[in-house]
Amino acid sequence: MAMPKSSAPIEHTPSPTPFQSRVYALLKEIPHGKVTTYKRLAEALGTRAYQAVGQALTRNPNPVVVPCHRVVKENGEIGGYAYGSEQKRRLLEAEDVAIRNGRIVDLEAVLFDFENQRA
DNA sequence: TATTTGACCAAGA
DNA sequence: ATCTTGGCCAAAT
Repeated sequence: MAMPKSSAPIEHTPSPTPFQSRVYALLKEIPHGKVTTYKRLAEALGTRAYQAVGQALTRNPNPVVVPCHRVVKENGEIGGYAYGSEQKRRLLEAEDVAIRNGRIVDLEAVLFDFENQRA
């Protein structure tokens, strides 16, 4: 059968790239009430591609199982979110992460340490 | 293959 | 404090 040459392809679920898989895997390690930053997450993966981390999350963050809302900016601001930064703020507050004026009050206190797997 | 695009970052004006 | 600029690097175009 001759396929029409510019048939609109069926939306395949894009399979994650290795980089994306690593981002998600690491993110799943972060416990309730703790956060990390785009930069730290990137560096934990051995790269300085901070922005690429954000892009990886924009793309199908495996909903629910991957806690995308626990990734914030290095300066304590909340950062973006696929469902709106408001939603992100709510999720964080629901985990008792104090936020005031769009910023995490004490970032140090809630940062997850990838090295020691501890807070 | 080349260019553009980011849920970012840090330093400067 | 805000704004701009240059830099970073994986993915998308």
